[in-house]
Amino acid sequence: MTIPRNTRAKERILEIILASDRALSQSDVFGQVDGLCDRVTVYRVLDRLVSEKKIHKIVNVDGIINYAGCSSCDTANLHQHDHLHFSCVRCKKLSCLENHHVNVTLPLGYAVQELFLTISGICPSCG
Amino acid sequence: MTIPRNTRAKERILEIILASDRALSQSDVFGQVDGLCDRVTVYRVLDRLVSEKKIHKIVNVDGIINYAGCSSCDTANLHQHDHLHFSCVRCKKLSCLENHHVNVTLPLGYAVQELFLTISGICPSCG
DNA sequence: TTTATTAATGCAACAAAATTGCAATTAAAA
DNA sequence: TTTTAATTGCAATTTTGTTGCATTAATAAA
Repeated sequence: MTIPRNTRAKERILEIILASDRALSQSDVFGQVDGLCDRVTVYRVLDRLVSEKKIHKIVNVDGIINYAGCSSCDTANLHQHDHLHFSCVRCKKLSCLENHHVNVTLPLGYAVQELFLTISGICPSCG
Repeated sequence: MTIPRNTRAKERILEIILASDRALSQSDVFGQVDGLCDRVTVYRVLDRLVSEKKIHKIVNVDGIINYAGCSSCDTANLHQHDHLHFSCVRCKKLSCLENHHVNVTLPLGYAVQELFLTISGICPSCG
């Protein structure tokens, strides 16, 4: 167990993610840090922010991992991810639909751990 | 618009996927073609089979894209994917829960194209 | 404030995953 | 059988992600 530190890179990366209206990939984030830190550092900081539950991962429909700070998560200490995500095929925006939770009931014998729910299509801005 | 052809590689790869009880990644498939064709050909054939709607893509929780031919799809000419997928964290099996369809209603303005619904956890065989 | 501890970083090297161009091959129509 | 162009193999390249290690710097303790 290590004691986390607040570094310039970490603060900036969290800022970038929280300021964005969409989920960002590692390369999106790296494009925005503007030379503040190395590519590798972005990977490591993102991992750390996830394990500190400041942000969460969303796997997009193309398999690329994106990161977002949900408003429902960062205010409360509760960290919930059982909401839908929407991936626009036109503008490529990946966003959280935090009000849209999904109730799933599985057959007997399945133990649920995490939900990955993403819908692709055309978002309101592009439609 | 190109006219598709049936090649040995394509037939074999479709066979492999249909014979499997779980969704397979590109490298899973390549491991099974046993030198019949090149690695690159596997990528291209998988893409073609998807666009011909013979198989469908499932993004696993780790971001790795898997391919499966659902029994509900390959018999009918209707190609539906609005069912759940289950990804076992123990045996790594990714399977279709074809009887478990999900009804999602999105806010006005969203046009749904595809659903990517995967739940991770422990499957009955491992639980 | 200064010092000590160790978390975090940069860099280079590596590994894995996926894509592209192009000449050669081959399925299928004519 | 001949012709057409879809498909393939191979090499090269790009993209994505990881690892080791010496250096830097955040934070607690003196």
